Amino acid sequence: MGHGAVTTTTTDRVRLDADNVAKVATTLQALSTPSRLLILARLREGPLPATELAAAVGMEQSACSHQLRLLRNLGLVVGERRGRSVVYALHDHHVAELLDQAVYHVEHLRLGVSDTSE
Amino acid sequence: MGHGAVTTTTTDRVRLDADNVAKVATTLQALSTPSRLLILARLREGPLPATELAAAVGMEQSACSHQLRLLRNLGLVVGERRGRSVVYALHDHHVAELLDQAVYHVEHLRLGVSDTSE
DNA sequence: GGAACACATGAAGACTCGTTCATTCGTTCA
DNA sequence: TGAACGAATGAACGAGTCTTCATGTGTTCC
Repeated sequence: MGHGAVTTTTTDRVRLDADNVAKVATTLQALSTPSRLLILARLREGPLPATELAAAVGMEQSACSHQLRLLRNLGLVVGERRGRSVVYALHDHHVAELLDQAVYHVEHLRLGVSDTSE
Repeated sequence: MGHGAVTTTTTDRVRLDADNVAKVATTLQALSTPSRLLILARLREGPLPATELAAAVGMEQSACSHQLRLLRNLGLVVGERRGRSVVYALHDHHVAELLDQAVYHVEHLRLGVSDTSE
């Protein structure tokens, strides 16, 4: 599919057009909930069957399966059938790095979040 | 303040504990919507008064202000009063890099998902 | 075949979120 | 002071999300 116009600004840093912004937002939304974040963080340490994964992150099987389907549809994780189990894993290193970078920068953002004036 | 269970070990891999997972999720949630993503992307190119910012991203003044407050409470942006205007800007380079990394990896993620006819 | 296990799916509920509308607060200038 | 501009706030509605419950699909072993 043709991406078409990509704004060539003075700097080639962030290229967020109306086309990309929805995609980026949708993908980042997959990392914006504790349950999915824990799932991805666990899978980052290595592949795991769905049941063990659910137990590892402290979720019910059904709830975990729902989130797994969401992550699968976004292309973040893949599931391969091994007997009666389905072993899940991160799709590629980009997912792992996206996780790392996000966690790293967020951790270093711990500044003045405490703003009691609301 | 320092309730830091966040310990980067010898490896460069950042771990997700139960403590910081909520914080990471909350912060990433600020990047998971097109409106806020556009706001941050615009601010990344330089500071901007609230009204101009709202116009630049095609939002109403009120809606933009609401999101601005959210981003401010998270420590992602700062607003400084200049006369009758309030000039907004990214808080620091970590926000900019978080944006860059997120966009970069997300862009490279979707490439492997669609079929080979690209 | 039937039972047991592993996972997926659908529906319903409570909950959160983002926007709009109307109003208020703060600042500048005549 | 009063008018005009810029920005923030609160309430409320519609929409989306995550979980739980119950059920369905697929696989292995007896």
